[in-house]
Amino acid sequence: MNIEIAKENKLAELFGALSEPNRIRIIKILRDSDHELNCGEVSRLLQIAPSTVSYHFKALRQAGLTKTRQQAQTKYLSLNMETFNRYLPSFLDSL
Amino acid sequence: MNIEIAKENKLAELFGALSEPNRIRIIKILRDSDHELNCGEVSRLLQIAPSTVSYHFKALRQAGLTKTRQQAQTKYLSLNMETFNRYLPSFLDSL
DNA sequence: AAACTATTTCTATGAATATCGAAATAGCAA
DNA sequence: TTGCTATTTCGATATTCATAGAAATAGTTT
Repeated sequence: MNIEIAKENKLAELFGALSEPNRIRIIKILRDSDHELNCGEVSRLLQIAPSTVSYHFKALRQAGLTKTRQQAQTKYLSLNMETFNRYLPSFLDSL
Repeated sequence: MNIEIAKENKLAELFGALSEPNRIRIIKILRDSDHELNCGEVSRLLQIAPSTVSYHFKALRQAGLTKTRQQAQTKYLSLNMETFNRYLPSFLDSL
């Protein structure tokens, strides 16, 4: 019954980041893949424009759900497990 | 890696319904409360207009997260545990 | 330096959201 | 039936979102 404004706002932010099917797919691919993902690969896999993928990457990153490693011009995405463990434990299993 | 369009769309819909702080609060209050909630009570608790609460109730209901029981003019909201168990197991514990 | 590759930002657009107050709907009670 | 109470719908508005193409940014390779 007691209200924790900060936590509820953070959860709402996380769910907002997860409220788009392609972003769910990105998370799922990251969970199942044996390699990191870059923008171009996701663009080809999901058949959407690179600029749209970049937009989704940004949304996931800003919410704290993913991390980025840069190698040359390419940016590789991976899951930020701290966030999942802290706010959405066991969510990845139910995907 | 294999894509399940229907499931991902459903999850995105559920997360959309949970992407608003006041709706998270409604779910949380329902989880912790010993009684069902109606529109007026939530309006007073969260300090938002009854019409806005009604809008949020509808969003939660349409996503399948809650159920409604009507008694006279009053509609009582409760959690739809089937949906939580099926798509978001253990989510309520992490709230 | 010039050409190439990968990503991001910008611009534009159409769709969806959150909000409130007012009006409508519907049941209850005197 | 008239008034009271609870909720929903409607109308209006301001904001945010998802999308793509074009332009900009930045690293690579020759």
